[in-house]
Parts: sequence; structure tokens; C-alpha cells
Amino acid sequence: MRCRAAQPGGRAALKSHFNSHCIGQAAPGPVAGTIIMEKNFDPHAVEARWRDTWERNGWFAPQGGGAPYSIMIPPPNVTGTLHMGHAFQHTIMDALTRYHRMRGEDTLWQPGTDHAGIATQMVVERNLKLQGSSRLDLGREKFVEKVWEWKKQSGDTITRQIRRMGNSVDWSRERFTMDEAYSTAVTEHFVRLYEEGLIYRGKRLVNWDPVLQTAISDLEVVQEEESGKLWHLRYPLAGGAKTQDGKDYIVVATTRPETMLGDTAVAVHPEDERYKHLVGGNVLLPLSDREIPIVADDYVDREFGTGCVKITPAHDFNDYALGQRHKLLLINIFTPTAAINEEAPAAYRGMDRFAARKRVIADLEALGRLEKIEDHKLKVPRGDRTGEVLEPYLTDQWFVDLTRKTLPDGRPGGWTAITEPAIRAVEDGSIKFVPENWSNTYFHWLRNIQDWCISRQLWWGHRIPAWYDDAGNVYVGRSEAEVREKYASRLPPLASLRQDADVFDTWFSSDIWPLATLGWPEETPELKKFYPSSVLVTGFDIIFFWVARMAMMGLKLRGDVPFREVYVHGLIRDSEGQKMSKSKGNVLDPLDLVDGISLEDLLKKRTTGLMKPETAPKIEKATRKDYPAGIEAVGVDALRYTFAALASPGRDIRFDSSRAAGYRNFCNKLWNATSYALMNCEGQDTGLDAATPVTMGTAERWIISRLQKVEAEAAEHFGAYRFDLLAQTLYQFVWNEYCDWYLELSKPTLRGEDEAAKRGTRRTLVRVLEAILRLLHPLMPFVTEDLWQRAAPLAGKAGPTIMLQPYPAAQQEKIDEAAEADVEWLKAFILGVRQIRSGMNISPAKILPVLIQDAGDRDQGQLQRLQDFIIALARTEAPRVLASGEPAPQSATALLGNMKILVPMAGLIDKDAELARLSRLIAKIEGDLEKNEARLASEKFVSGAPAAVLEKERARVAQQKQELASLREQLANIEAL
RNA sequence: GGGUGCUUAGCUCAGUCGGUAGAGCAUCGCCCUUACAAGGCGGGGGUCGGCGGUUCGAGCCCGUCAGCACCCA
Repeated sequence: MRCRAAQPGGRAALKSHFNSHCIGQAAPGPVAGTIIMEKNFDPHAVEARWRDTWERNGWFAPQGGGAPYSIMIPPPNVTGTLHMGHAFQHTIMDALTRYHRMRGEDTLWQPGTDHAGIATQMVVERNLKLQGSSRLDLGREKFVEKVWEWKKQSGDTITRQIRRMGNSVDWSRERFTMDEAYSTAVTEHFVRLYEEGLIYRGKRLVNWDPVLQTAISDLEVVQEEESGKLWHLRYPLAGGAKTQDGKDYIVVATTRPETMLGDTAVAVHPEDERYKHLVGGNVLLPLSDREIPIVADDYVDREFGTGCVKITPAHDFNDYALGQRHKLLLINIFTPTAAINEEAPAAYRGMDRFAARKRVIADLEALGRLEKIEDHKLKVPRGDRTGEVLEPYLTDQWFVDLTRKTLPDGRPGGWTAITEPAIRAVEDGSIKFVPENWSNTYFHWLRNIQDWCISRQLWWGHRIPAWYDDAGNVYVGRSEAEVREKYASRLPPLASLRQDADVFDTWFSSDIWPLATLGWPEETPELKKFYPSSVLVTGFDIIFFWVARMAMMGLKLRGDVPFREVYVHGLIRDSEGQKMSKSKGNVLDPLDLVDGISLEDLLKKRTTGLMKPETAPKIEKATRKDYPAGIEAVGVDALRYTFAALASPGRDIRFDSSRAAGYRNFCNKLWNATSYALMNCEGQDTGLDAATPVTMGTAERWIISRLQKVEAEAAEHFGAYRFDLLAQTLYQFVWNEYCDWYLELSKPTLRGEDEAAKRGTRRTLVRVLEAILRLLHPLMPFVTEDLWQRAAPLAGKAGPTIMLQPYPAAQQEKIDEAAEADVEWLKAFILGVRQIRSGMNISPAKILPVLIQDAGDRDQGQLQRLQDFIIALARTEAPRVLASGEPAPQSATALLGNMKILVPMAGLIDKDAELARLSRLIAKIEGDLEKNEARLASEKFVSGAPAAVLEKERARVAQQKQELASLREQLANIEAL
């Protein structure tokens, strides 16, 4: 073998290699035999060789005439960056995609990005702020331009990162949720639902973020317990009424005293004897000096506080509902920024809500209306983006009806038309969750669903296709022109129309992702072929946000589910089990694991741009502790393998970087095994020519048999989404069987003289390796492609890429139980000798004499067949079978069934060491035997257990007794020395 | 308050049909053995969270308690 050319030349060589295959030449290309392998696996170099090649050749696109298989990527935020969750999720999707593609299916992995309304708008606003500008300074049009600019500039980041991870998405079909065609689909989506009466506009209480000044959905609210105060306020009774204990006021407790400016009632429980007589009366609301009614409602918890509740229907969800029941007035006291508005007494107008709170308390105290203040733990709703305290706020919004059974005009309502079919799809198995129990989460949410507020007061997003005339009448249509045409009877031709200023909730566009990316509402060939998609791979955190909504809309708009299965994976956490987050400073960038990063750079990454810069020292300390030497590069393949190996169902993942290092070593092992195979096969006869005789020895038949079983297991694990078991199975086969045993077993044959056997061994060496590479390819695409290019021609395979080779499938007829039994026996034999060697501290270089006693017929045969392997792997002389009755010299002993393997002690073996070793063995067997005999002595066991179990147990005891006797005898012999 | 999941070796995790508990990492000993020291060979390490039940037999099934995590209200 000659030296590999420097990198630039290497690529050119590879390219021409493909070309030669593309035109159908099956002979080994110029690569084979001409490139020496680097001594160690270098992920960086390997990845560079293949990253672009695959995509450039169009191999990621659907092809072939097989059954369609498709996966829709959960579109990441276009301005985001790749995090561990993405890398993990994409590993799974890519493994599935590559697997099905290799199985010859017509496979599409549909990529794209999401415009992520709020998140993106916030980022751009933050950038503007740094430049001393703002969204309002620019105005809507300019601002949206800015966002597009930002998208162009940063939008490639994540797709570039996805490419680096080797993900085989069909980039030619990449979509963005704000693409023109996609936007058209979103409009269609809205208009169709509207026309069916399933969308309405209404003034309702929504979660309002006063910083973003938009409504947000329930799902974007995080409720966290915080310590606050409970203020007890005295509300004077009107009309001279008195409480039972003679007071002229009642006490209400509140955590948000400023809202009292908008109170329109006080509520008590209808059966609360303390207050029954006051119901129907009024209190005089302090500060505002309004009289408000006392109402009875069983929503009130008699045990909480005083049992009297102030009711602010415009600023609390429960109060709103109560207000509806009692037809209470709604008084909105906040501006969109949560300052006090004109509805409140003059003294408070214009004050921020928290300033107003202080002022209200101070004023009430001055009036003697403050009873007491208690410390109180309460759930505070905060926006998940801004972290700001949200306000329930009364605004005009658009809603999707998901709750009505029928519409007033008799058409089906949202419950019937949208929600119920989505529930049924999971009930009847049209959509299957993996693991199954996530369907409960899905059901629970859908069965308790609320109407969906889909309008957002943002500038970045799909503008709502609704127009208003000067009288405030609303017209919905696909465009202004369509509206004018459709409503011509009601709209004078020159009437001015203005479009709704709001945009859609991002999820109201991503809910049609599986449809719109395939061309809906057009009935495209892709839509016909790839809808429904095969499986959705996603985290449980967006079952509500996204999974359920896609199910609803897929069924509603196209009458079929958007995916047949939903594989729900866990969250990636740090090694302590903490969620990774920028603010905790425990984020790992998958590419830093791939490429490695110095401690200094890692510190810089983790501590810059923090929301709370004061946490930097703490983050630095933890980082220094966790990664004292930074992070060593492991490469894409190893990282992907780590994700797969850790992907146990229904479980979060504590990311353990030592696992990744372990799989990097695995790549290296594979690399070196290939190196060995090439070294022995390149330029040699690998037995491909049917005309030359080939002998398949025991070792060959064994490893081929084992390979069949592993192939069968791989198929099973893919089918069950058990990537962890798949990774484990393949790892063990490669390392513990192929490398540890087969490669070693190949050596004596290859050193031997039997040409037919050598051909058989070379053929097996390289064919099994070639199959291993294909088996591993979906998990570790780069290294397998690289090695396959070199190894495949020797195995008689050719093709431009491993990607499009068939995934290995088991062949029942190649299973050879006899060969497997032989090799098990051989392994036990070799282990016995090695244990003696290790226990006696004999140098591995020393060739040991071996005697065999009490060999059965089967043993004799095996000894004969496998002798060469024993000599080579146990490093012994040829074992000599003692004739029956022939006395054995003093020896160290290992047992193999009834057969004794003796290593004569003369000059080699330390008496005390062997005594100690034997004693340890004896003690172990004694312990086991005792337990087993006790079990067999139990009448209950003997009468209750099935015969087969009993039989097995008896055989085991007999075997152990026999071993024990041998070992004891041996011990006595040696003691007698 | 309701729900889900978890608790197995020092660490991270498998454990399928109920039949003597496994892997990787870490650890200990020997070895630079012609693919691989990112390695080889051999070893040690377990009250399967506690208690109770079913069963001839329980890590696994049932009940209960405890701890942890997450979701919903």
C-alpha cells in the first residue's frame, strides 16, 4: 500500500471514483489498494470527505419504486441554532430515513424551518435596541423588512448545522413557513375554517404579555410558584348592613390589590352562613367609590381567606367566568402595557401596575381599609419568552372553535368537526403513539380543550386575511379582491377596506406543515404519495402545541391523519439531570462535542450574553469542574451513536460525555478492524470467483451465523424504535464478536498453507465487515461510508455510496448452530487457559503445555477441529489428550464441562497461587450449589415447577457437584505437594 | 389536588415470556502480543428504593409506603 495523497487530491480522487461507478463499472475503483489508512480514525477528515458529496449527488431525494416512507422534520426556528435536542431528534429521524431508504423504500425526509413569530420578532427587536432603534421607530413595513434581512443572514445557521450532522433530508424540498406558497396555504386554511363557521372573532379574556403587547396561548404561559403577599382589604357594606359579628365591612383577600380598581362584585359561597344574609346587597368599593353587588357563587372556596372574594371579571379568568354567570360589568383598567387606564380614578391613571399596587395599598392603609398583609405562595403566570408577569386582558381576538357540538345554523361545530375526529384517530389506532402511554396525555388535553386564540398582535407572521369596512364589519377572504367580489352585494365598489393588523399564532401555520410542505391545497403528486407521513419524531413538550393541532387540521382539511405513528422521545438533560438552558449555563452545543472545544472557549460561550450576568461566576465554576480540560472532539458519528444508545423509550437522557468518548473509541475500533481486513485482503484473492474452491472453516461459519442473528435483531429493533438496543446489539457484535474473536480466529488460518481456507477466511473477513458497515450506516453514516468505499470492492460489492445499498437482512439458512456450539466451546477453553495464566501471573508471551483429561467424544472432536485456534489464541503447545488411566503431572486446572484442561506446574506455576485460585473457584461453586440443592430439596418446588425447569435444575446441580469434586481433588493434590 | 414516569454495580443505563441480574464508563492486576494503548488479556464490584401479597419460583405481576422528576389544575 502506498501513501494516501494529501487531502485536496484525495477528494478529487474520490470524485472520479464515483464517476466510474456511476457509469456502471463494478470493478474496484482507483481508491481500492491505493490509499493507506491513517493509523487512527480522524472524524474530521472522514466527515469532510462525504458531507457534501451525498447531497450533491441527489441521494437524499426520494427515489426508487418502493413503498413511500416519509418523515416531516419538526421545523426548527429559522433564526435558531442547533441544540442537543435537535441533534438527538435528527439522529433518530436520520437513522429511520437511512434505514428505510436502504430497504429500498421511496423515502422522503422533508426539511424546513419555522418563522417562529414571537421568538424571531423578539430577537430582531433586541438587535434594534442595541442599535438604539425600535420596532415602533421603524414602522411595520420597515420592521418586517428587517426581520427578513435577519432571516437571510442567520437563517442558514441551523440548516448548515443540520448538514454537518449528516442528516439526509431532501434539501431540494426545503420549505419555510413564510414562503409564498406556504402562506397561501395558511390563508386557505383560515378561510376554509371560517367559511364553515369554525372560526370566530370575539372579545375575550386572553393571556396578555405587556412587554410584547400581544396575546399568547395558554401553552406559552409558565405558572411557577413564587412568594408574594396576600393583602386583606376591608370593603364597607352599603346601606347600613352589618356582618354577623356586627362589623360594617367585609374582608376580601387578594394577591393583586391593584385590580380592585376594576372590581365589579364581591362573591361568597351560597351556603356560607356567615354571609348568606348579605347576598343581594352591595359594598362600596373603596378608592373608586362605586357600589358593587355581593353575589353568591359556589366557585368561592369558603376555607380560603375570609370566604369573601373580590371579583374583577376583566382581569381574572375565574372572575370572568363568574362575571358571565352573574352578568357583571367588565371594567378594564389596564392599557396594553399594563399601566392604569382612564377607567380608574384619576389618581392612578398612567401608573405602571406595580407602582399602582403600592399606591393602592398606601391609600387603603391611610383610609383604614387594610386589615393585614400575609406572606403567601402563589402561582404567577409568566410569558415563556419574556419571563414577564402576564395579565388576563380583554381584547378582540380570532378563535378557532374547538368546543361547540353544533353551530346555531345546524352545521357541525368545532368539537364535532375538528376535536372529536382527532381524538378518534388515536382511539382507533389511525395514529399510534410510541411509547403508547403518551396517548393519555393527548386525550386529556383534547378532551378538556378550549377554543384556540390564533391572533397575535405581532408584526412578524402571516397577516390575517380579514378586512374591515369603515363601519367595522369584517370580511374574510383569500385576498382583498376576493373579498370585494364575494361581498359585492354588501360592499360598495369604492368602500375603503383595511386589513386586520394582526398575524396568526405560529402554530396556526405549522399545524399544516405536513400538508403545506407537500403542496397542499394543490393536489400534488408528492401530497398523494407522501401524505400521511410515516412517523413524527418529536418531544413530549409539543404534543399539545403541535402534534394534536396537526392531527386536528390534517383530518379536517384532508380527511386523513398527518402521520401514522408518533415517536415521542425524552429530553436531553445535563449530567446532573438538569434541563439545559442558557441561564443555567449548562448548555452543550452538539457541534462542540463533534469538534471539541477548549475550556476557555466553552467558558466564553456559556457566560456571554446572559440575561443575568451576575450568575457568570457560578456558571464558570461549574463548567471548570465538569470540563476541566474542555471537551475532546468525538466526531459526528460517535455523537449520533451516543444519542441512539441513550434513546431508551419514555425516558429523559442525562447526557454523559464519557459515553460519547466511548463511541468515538468504537469508531476507532471499527477503523482498525477495517484496516486489518484490508491489510489481509487487498491485492489478495478474497474468494469471489465461484470457480476457485473456497473452504469455510468453523470460525467462518460461526461469525456468519452470528451475523444472521444480529441482522434479524436489527430489523426488530428498528421496527420497535429501540435505538438503544440496536446500538447495543451492533456494538457488541462488532467489538466482542467480530473484533475480539473472529479477527483473532482468522489469524491462524491466514498464516496457514491451505489456500482454499485462506480464501474462505478473507472472503468472510471482508463480507462480514461489509455487512457490519451497512448495519451501522444509519447510525454512523460518515465512517461507514468511508470504510465501505474501501472494503466493499473486496467483498464484491460496488456502488457510488453505501447509502443506497440494501440494508442487511438475515438469511435463515446461514445459521449454523453446530459452528456456534464449537466456538462457544473454544472460547471457554481459551478462557480457562487465560485464567490460569492470569491467576498465575504467567507472561502472555510464554507458550504453555496443555494436557487434557476426561475428554468426551464431543470434546475429542472439537479438540481436533479447533486445535489450531487453541494454539494461537491461548498461546499453548498442541494440547495432548491423556490416555485413560494415564497419570497427570501436578497441574493447574480449568474445567470445561466434564473435561479438564491441565497446565503442568513444573517450573511455571506457583503452588500457593494455584491453591488460592482453586479455593476461590470452589467457594463460588459451593455457594451456588448450596442454594440450588436447597431449592431441589423443597417439596413445593419439586411438585410445583414444570418438568423442564426441574430437569434443568437437576442437571445444573449434577454439573456443579461434578465440578466441585474435580476441583476439590485438584486442591488436595496440590496441597499434598 | 389529578396524572405520568423513574428508583438495578461507584457513575450513566439495559433487562423481551416470571426461571440463578447485564453493558459502557470508572476501578484493580498483567501486557507496548504484527489491526487497534482511543488497545489486549484477566479480575473485583449488586439486600434490583422499603414493606406486604400472588406464585413452586418475583428485578419483572398486584398492593402499599417513601424519594425524585415531569405534566395538568
